Amino acid sequence: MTEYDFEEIETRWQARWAEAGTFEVTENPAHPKYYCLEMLPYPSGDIHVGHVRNYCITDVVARYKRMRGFNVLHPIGWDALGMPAENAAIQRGVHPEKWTRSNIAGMKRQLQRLGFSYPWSREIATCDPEYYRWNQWFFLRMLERGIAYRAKSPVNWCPKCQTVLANEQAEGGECWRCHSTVEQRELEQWFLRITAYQDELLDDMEELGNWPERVLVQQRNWVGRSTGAEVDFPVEGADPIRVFTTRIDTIYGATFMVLAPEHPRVDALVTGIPDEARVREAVARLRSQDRRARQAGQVEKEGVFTGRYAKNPFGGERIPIWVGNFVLMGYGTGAIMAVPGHDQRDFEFARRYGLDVRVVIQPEGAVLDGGTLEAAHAGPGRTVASGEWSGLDSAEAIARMTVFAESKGFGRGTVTYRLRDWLISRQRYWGTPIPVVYCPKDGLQGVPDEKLPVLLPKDAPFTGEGGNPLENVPEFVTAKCPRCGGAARRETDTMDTFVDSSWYFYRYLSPRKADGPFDARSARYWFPIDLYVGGTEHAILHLVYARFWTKVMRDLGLVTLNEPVVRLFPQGMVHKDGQVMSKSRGNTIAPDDVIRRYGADTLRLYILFVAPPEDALEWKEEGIEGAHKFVLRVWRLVDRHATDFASAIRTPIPAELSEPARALRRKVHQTIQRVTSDVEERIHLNTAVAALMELYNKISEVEEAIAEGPERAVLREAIEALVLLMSPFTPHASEEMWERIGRRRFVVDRPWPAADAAVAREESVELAVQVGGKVRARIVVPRDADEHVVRPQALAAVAEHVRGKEIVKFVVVANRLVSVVVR
RNA sequence: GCCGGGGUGGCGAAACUGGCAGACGCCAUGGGCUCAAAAUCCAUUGGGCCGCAAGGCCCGUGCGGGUUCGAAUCCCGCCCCCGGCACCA
Repeated sequence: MTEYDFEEIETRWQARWAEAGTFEVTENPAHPKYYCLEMLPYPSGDIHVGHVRNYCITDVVARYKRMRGFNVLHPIGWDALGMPAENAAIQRGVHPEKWTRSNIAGMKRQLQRLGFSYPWSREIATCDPEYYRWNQWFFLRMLERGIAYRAKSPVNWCPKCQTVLANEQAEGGECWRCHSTVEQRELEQWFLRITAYQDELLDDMEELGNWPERVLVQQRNWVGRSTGAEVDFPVEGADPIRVFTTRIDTIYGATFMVLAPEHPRVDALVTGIPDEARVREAVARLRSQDRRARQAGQVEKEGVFTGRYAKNPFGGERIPIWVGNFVLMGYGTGAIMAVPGHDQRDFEFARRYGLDVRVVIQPEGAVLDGGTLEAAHAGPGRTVASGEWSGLDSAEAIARMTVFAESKGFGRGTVTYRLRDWLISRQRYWGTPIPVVYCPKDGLQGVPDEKLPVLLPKDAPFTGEGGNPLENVPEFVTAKCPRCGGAARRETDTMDTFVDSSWYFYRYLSPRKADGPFDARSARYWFPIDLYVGGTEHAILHLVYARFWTKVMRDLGLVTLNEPVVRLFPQGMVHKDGQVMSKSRGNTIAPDDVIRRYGADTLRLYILFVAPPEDALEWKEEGIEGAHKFVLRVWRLVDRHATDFASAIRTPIPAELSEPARALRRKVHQTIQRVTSDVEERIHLNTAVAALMELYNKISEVEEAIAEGPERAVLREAIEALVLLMSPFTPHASEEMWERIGRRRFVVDRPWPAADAAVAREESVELAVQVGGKVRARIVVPRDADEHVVRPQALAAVAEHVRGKEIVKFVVVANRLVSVVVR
């Protein structure tokens, strides 16, 4: 027997594919295209089995589509800017670029060893100046259009590290690196106006029919569109205060008003009231409460009466104005009308401070009373005690009262969103420099296109203290004003790395293009992306940013698409010891060891077989032997027939076949159907692998019976089909086996086997016969036999169970079962 | 609290639109080959019971109800797990 030397076989075929440029593609209008994309990895140091899983899924689909005649683009690159590289510089004195490049080299070797079908000539790294110059170019276009802007905003600031931190880097209110308590600071920062697209981000979801609903739901919540009304409440002795409410129908139940402690009117309102000092102190205390805890509702509701009163614009009633910690300045208008009878938060606040609770909405079939209410009734009902608006259904009341407020000029229907503009400033070295300079004379100036890229200086002091290293590189900071030519200061903020990943999939189309971010004609050919596979954890951030970016590109006239991705497939995460596998958790498993012991084909097969691709997967190696044994078994099967198949001429399949030969052909064509639909429709690669195993089992069952004589052609058909069907999963072994049975040319260039539906169809079927819902017998009948044929046979088979009983009903489910109902 | 997804053998999992629950694989047990072991091949493998045997019976998809000739699948009410969002007015 020829030994299965996977190491030798795999590296040899990898070299042959590379030599032949097998996976290099160009636009070819003669073939339908398929853009198969995976989320590019951050070069943290090692490919781990979480990456492997992601890339195995796309590789199987890419190879399958290729065999189906598609021109397949399946590229890879590196999300190469970001904090870990800079931290390595701080902690170990390695330059971020050096660290990153060496990680990329190592991870690239790992990916190549797995045999993924990448066109390596299209590889990109976002830390390459020829990549990030286009980040800068996009930024300038956005600056011109007012999409990019500078504004003050409260941000997480670490006093020890002297830098702004992203939210996820300040978890629990502590700096992730030095564990100092993070402060809230008002700082001037760069933003992208994603809120200009908030409605489109929601409405264009109609084009995303092939995205999982749960991702769309998450995005919908993230945008958080909420329809309601703004209402101005007149204030005694001051200008009116505007509130936002989704429930204007409850306005007669408003017994007080609450302002956020940060509300700009608070200061003026409390000026001059009798116990001003005490109230100011209370407000200051509320303001200093931990913002995060306040937002999360983990702080008990607290407030203070301002001593001032407002007037309900509907009922005219006088209501006290409070300041409360549960009202947030970042949402709506930062002020609410409090309706304790119909809002749980207002209710809790009212009970604590003994404020009036009034019922103005009565639910169906109940009579609520404000004095005895134990919780707010937040649901719908009929308006009561609401003056001329009483007796209306909630929805109708909302509509009519909004119109009334508008007609009187004290309110209007409005929509609020939870989505905030995207803060892209980072006080970090290893990111894309924001291409602007500040001139004392001309102010903020964008760097002219022809001066791009604004390069990161090679050397900077990586001390981890004293803020952004770029600020301490005088040659970088010193700039010339593009307008007046005078001395100017260069912006030292760099961009959030989510910018890089928002459009990288366009760069793959023309990765070396020097006069633009990508080639528009290539984009017309390849876009939209047909399949995008990546971790569920990116359901919002990355995927919202990417959608936003494409819309901006469309408005810049660069593309004609609304949405870049037709089908999204979020693959389940790989866990280890109950936790998501990731470098930052330090629980990664690299594929190298498994490859050394079993080879890449076994690893690929195993990782796809062990669970459905969308499910979370706990990494264990217990079943890996099974996958390896399967490859070995097929290897030996091929080995037994290789010489013969390679030398003998191909004989046609005889017209008359024995039952075992017919059964095998049936199985072959059923397997083709099954694997095709599992890969194509549901991407259920685990059941596709199971089907391949079943086919092998069937072949080995009848192998001896048909190994000699003319029926050998059936065996040959079966083995060839098996090798071809396996090839997206175990490409190297398949190439090798294909060659050994005397077939020329790459398996990857072969057409996918075609299923013959007539052959696949069963000739006769076994039906279960139920009596009273229990299976009592089995009968064999011709396929699609109707009741005429089935009934006598079925009744004979269950004679002792129906004897002496009346047959009430006789159900035949074709090719499945028979159900006899007796009395 | 709200929104998603899910609970099926010792384990990973199958079961397309209500139609034979447990495909496929792991583990385990028994057997063949071997001086022996590894590898490999064959058989058994949800639980319980009856039978010398061929074979047969009962129970079983988180829990409790329901619809149906028939429910892992549909409906109602619970319990638990995972993911996301969260004083969002």
